Amino acid sequence: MVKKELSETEIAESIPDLWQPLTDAQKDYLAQNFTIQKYKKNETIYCEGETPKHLMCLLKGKVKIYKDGVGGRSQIIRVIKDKEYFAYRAYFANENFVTAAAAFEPCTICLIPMTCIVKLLEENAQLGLFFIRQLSIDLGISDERTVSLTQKHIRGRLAESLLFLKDTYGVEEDQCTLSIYLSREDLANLSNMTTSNAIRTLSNFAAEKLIIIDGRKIKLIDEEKLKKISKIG
Amino acid sequence: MVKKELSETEIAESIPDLWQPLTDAQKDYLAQNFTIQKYKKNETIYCEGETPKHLMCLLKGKVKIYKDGVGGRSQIIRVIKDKEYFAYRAYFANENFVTAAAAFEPCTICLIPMTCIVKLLEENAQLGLFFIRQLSIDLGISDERTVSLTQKHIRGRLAESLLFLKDTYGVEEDQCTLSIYLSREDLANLSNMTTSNAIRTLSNFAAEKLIIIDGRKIKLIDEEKLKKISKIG
DNA sequence: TTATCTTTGTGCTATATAACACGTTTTTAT
DNA sequence: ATAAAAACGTGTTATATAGCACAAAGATAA
Repeated sequence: MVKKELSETEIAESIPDLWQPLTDAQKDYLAQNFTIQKYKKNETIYCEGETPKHLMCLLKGKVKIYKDGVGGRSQIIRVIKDKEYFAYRAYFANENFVTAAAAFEPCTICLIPMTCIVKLLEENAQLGLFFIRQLSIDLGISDERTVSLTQKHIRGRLAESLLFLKDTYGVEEDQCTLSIYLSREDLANLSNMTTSNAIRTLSNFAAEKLIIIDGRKIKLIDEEKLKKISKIG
Repeated sequence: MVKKELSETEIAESIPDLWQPLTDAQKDYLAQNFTIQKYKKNETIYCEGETPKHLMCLLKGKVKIYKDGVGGRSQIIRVIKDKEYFAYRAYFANENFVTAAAAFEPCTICLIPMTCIVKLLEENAQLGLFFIRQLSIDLGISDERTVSLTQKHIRGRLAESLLFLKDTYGVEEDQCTLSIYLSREDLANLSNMTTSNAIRTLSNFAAEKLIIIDGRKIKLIDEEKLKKISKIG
């Protein structure tokens, strides 16, 4: 565990959503319980079944939250981008983790003990509203996702994933190359399909000039068409 | 809109989770904003796309939350039993409803304006923790469900639904007849399959003596076996 | 009661997608 | 630099499940 001393200003900039509603005393308290940890590419951050202990905020990097299902098939449930909070749901629900988390790329994460968060929550209603909002948004996404993954066809699911990756992690300077370079397997696990089918469907999209593939680099060329494919099924 | 005057004691018994953390002044305030509404069997409670205005608490009856997907296929996202709260997520997320709700059977529902709930939340941190807990539990369920519905096979999904219905709505005096009588179509929509396949698989379960079917009445005979089927896939 | 509509049940066919096998390319490690 | 291991790509086959058609039973309405 790498522990790094940050000034309060640096902390404030790292976790504005959490910081902003706090009183000065609460800020001090939080600063004292704030630690930083780094993870290597592909490193596991937490596993299914573990007991949650910390709220995490991704300061830098990209993280996947996933679940290993029947027959070794893994399903990516959601992805985290920088400045996003995660790992707190299970603690609030008084459960062990039902998902696992791993780093897509090298990550810097800040950890705050959940006991500390709960203490702050008990005395700061605005902070509570932040978590309520966040959980509500995530629950809506999860519900939508359930229907997408079960009802859309392969092409629709993959198109949706590509658009989702653009929305989440953005694009490079050319405005169309996805900023995240995923393996075909991860792309498949995100879209609920086998790796072969992810590869095949990706090739089809390329043949149809909807995207350009260069290894793991994916350029979205015809976003309108992709949206249509995602929507129809 | 049927409005019914209830004493504070009656209200307190109807919505204990919400009531209990409040101060006396807050209780008064809530009581003044508390209305009751009845819905007939199969009546729609809210539709996808509508703007959420009220927190709802199901006092009596059974409710389904569902989503109409591609090609008229409906997916039941979750079900509500009495004393459960619903319809608040979208408001907190500042969205319109992404799901719809309808009554499985005649329902009595209490409505509280969300503006009123937010006001209480701003001054009562304990109430915030209640919603955080509830949303956290629901998000975990939704994530689990995504994987079940996408990865399990038909038999596994149906077995899971039957066990889930027992858990949620319970059984009659004989300890094995499900207390909820669903149409084959609703059962299919809950389990992500076509109506024909729900009928067929249900018949198979009956032939294997795992359940006994008598119209819409379903008796769970071999729960252990059903659990195994649900787990394996 | 009769007629109409909905739900249930069953068989057959079509098809989307998984599963497998195998070769090639790229990455990682020694 | 070389070997070993992942990741990628493609063709073929197998199969779970959807889709459809139609009959029977039950519910609802006139």
